[in-house]
Amino acid sequence: MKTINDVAEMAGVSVATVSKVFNGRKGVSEETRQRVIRIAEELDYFPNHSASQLARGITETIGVVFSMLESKTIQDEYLIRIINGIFNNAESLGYRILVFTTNTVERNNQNFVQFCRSNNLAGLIIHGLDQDDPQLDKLINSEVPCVFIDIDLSGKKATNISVDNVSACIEVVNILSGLNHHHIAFVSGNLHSSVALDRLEGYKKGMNARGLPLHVIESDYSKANAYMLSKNYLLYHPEITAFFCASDLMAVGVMDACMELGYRVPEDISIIGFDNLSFTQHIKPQLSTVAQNFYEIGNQAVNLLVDIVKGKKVENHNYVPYHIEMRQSTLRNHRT
Amino acid sequence: MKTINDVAEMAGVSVATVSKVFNGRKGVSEETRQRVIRIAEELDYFPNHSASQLARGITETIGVVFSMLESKTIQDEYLIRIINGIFNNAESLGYRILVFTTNTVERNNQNFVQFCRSNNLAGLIIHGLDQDDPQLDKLINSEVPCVFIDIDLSGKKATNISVDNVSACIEVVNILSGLNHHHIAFVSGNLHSSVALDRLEGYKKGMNARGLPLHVIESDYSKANAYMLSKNYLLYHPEITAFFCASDLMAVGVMDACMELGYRVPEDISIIGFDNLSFTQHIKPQLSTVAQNFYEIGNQAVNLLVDIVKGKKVENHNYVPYHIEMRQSTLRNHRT
DNA sequence: TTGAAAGCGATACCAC
DNA sequence: GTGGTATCGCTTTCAA
Repeated sequence: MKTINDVAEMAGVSVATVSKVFNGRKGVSEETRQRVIRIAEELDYFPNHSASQLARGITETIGVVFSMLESKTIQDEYLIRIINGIFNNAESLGYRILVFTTNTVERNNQNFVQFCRSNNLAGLIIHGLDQDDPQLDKLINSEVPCVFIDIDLSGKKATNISVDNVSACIEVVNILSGLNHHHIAFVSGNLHSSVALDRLEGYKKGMNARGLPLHVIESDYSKANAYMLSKNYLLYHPEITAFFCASDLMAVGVMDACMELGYRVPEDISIIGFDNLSFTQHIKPQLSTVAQNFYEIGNQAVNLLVDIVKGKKVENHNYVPYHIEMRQSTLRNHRT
Repeated sequence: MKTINDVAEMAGVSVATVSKVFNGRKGVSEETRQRVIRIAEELDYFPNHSASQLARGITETIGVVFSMLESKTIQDEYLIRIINGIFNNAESLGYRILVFTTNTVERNNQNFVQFCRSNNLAGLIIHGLDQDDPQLDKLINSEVPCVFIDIDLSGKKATNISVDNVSACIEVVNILSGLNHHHIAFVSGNLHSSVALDRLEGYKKGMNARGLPLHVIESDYSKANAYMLSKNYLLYHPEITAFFCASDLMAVGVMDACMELGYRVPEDISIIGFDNLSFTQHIKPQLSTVAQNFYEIGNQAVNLLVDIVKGKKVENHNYVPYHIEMRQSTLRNHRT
């Protein structure tokens, strides 16, 4: 394992010069530059990351905290798509990615702030924690740059990013309403997260704006509960002609429920989900859904974080575009 | 930002002592231990990771290389499940996870070996690279500990882990054959990876062992191609009563093809997939499939890597259990 | 049990 | 342009 000293010695220059070369600093003649580079190559030398990090005090490592990773049964593809977005952008900006869960932090009896410092992180991207997690309080009041994904929190060095859930849901209601649906039921996720709340709010706003009656079914993102609750609701509310579900998974449950009660989808009942997970294209009928651009969320999260790190001012809320993917599970309503 | 010096000073001891306390070394009186800990807490001190890494030369960071992350369109949930497994185990063993793609390495004009060194990595877990990637050659002959997932490579400090694809496929054939299927077609993935090759081999072995005729359809893991190729094959080979697909996604394509040709699944034709992605439970009929335990693969990969790091001898091939999930897409054959 | 001091490898200021 | 050197924060050896 060669060090900067070896290179300096071999090249007949000082370590200072070698350092300059490797950091693209000027003040080195082209001739010595070339020589240093050649020698370094010969010696198979590469700078030691820890050392340089220590020396300059700053760092180009981003910590990514995904609370979901604690569970042993993640199945959600969207996480990998967010990571994918984070990763690609971070890489092109020259940042490295260190992955954590809240466990990592807690097991060291640290809080996020301490953790960040002791790991020399430039900042944090956080996903999946509850809005009211006490951990987050200290964080948003600290000097640690951080970006929340799908968590409605911000602070002087903290901001958040997500799809504009409210708008998306209003738009869905409008579309459904435009398809002559008046009794549109909304199947919500569990209402602990801002995301679930926002979607419900969007639905309500949309319905109210059109003077349509509210049908809210409070579920919990699970297929099983969406199935049961919607089935039950439908039994007592045969006037429902459309279900708008806060997740694709629940939409499948609802679809099962409808079919089991003898309704045809989409002829009798329309269904629309949220997320556009890839399986929505594999089921029959193919599910209409709100397409979140998870990749873009991850991608932008990095941009925001880097902006914060560099002292730029960023918005308190940041939205990534969505689009509504109309597929086979929605149709114009003909019931009266 | 407090340092070890601040703590030492405040506690009236030397930095050496503080260091010992924080590293659980003995040779410190219980009294001073307590005092140091108390002071550290008061000062909100936590050791600087870079510094300690530099000082001791070694590291407890594992590099995870997922070539897939380069693409912008990952949708596969299995990746996150592998990461999940890696992550949870790494965390409980006190390792950190740094994520990379081959891009990261190349953009620095480095090879894996250099990269590992300059980042002070304990070792590498690698997934998704082609068997014959020239990068890997240097790696398996180096001193860098590494574990390959689904790549059939090993070396003095390198090993691999996967499901036993050959056995799994033989077993599937046996099951299908036991259900009175004799004309079983196999839809392969593209045959560049050892995984695809192994699955094909298992199919062939299984069929040969029972004296059954081979029906191989060489596809590429995509739904579209599986659909087209199987449809075409079925047109000319109406004797086929079962399709065994090397991935769940292809199985969906095949299912579409069958239905479009007027066959019922599973009454006329049985279909079985591979991977047990979660959507297989949402389609109708629910897809029978070989369930890979992705979480366990990631989990074991870490165990293996740590064993290698610690100098323990490990097997050249390591297998994680699979099981065959029989659902609605398979049935006993009654055609003659 | 404690601590002085020599690193670990790289950076950056400042003098030449 | 070049290089000497203090410094970053921590570990570890060895003497006291």
